Amino acid sequence: MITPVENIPASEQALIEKAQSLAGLSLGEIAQQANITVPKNLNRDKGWPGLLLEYTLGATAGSKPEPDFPELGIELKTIPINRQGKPLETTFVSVAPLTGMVGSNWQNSHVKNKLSRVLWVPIVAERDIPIPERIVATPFLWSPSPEEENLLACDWQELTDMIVLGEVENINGRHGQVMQLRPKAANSKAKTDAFDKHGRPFKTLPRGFYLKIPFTQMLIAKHLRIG
DNA sequence: CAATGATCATGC
DNA sequence: GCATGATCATTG
Repeated sequence: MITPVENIPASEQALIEKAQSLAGLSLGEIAQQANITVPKNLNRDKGWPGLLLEYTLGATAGSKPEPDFPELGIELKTIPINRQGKPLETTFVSVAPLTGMVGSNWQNSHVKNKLSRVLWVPIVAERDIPIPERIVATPFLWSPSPEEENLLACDWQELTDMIVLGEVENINGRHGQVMQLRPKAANSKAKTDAFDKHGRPFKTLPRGFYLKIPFTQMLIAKHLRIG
């Protein structure tokens, strides 16, 4: 497995330069330099690309509830894309609290905090490309523009309102313009506390906020280098 | 064939 | 169970 090491970037500039120096490299090359074995498939190693990049860029590995680069306030996210730069998957943001949100708002939400500064590392990762041959595209640092934040805040409010009204089980992946609420659990038997529409507590599947593909696709398009 | 709902590994 | 890292795979 992948374990942390002490090559923590000293500055935002150093981090970005290090990340961009990886552009064009394959996961196999990066893994080799790190002395890490590449899995044959990701069935049982779904988080492997993320962990590899965390390790390579000097992020703090593990399950700490902090940004990947605490000193810099930057979150690292790898995102699989096709050769045209379109994301192949939605992007997990954070688990959705289903209780105790009285008084919570967009400004103090985990979602806003998580997405305040993100170092995106796109990886050309079409399914027919073997893992070691998948190529890192151009990493870029992003913070939401006012327009982007408005979209996120709107969706956060809509989904949070439904949760507060006890309608969490009526929420599906179609809700939200750019951000959706979907299961986030080990399996469908996992349960967490929530409230129904009568205000009665009950157990339900844990959910997470995910960025929809058109949204992340737009971010990548905005940062495309033409050359 | 894209998207929604389900799932996998790890640490504490 | 929850928080970290995500992708799988069935379905509409």
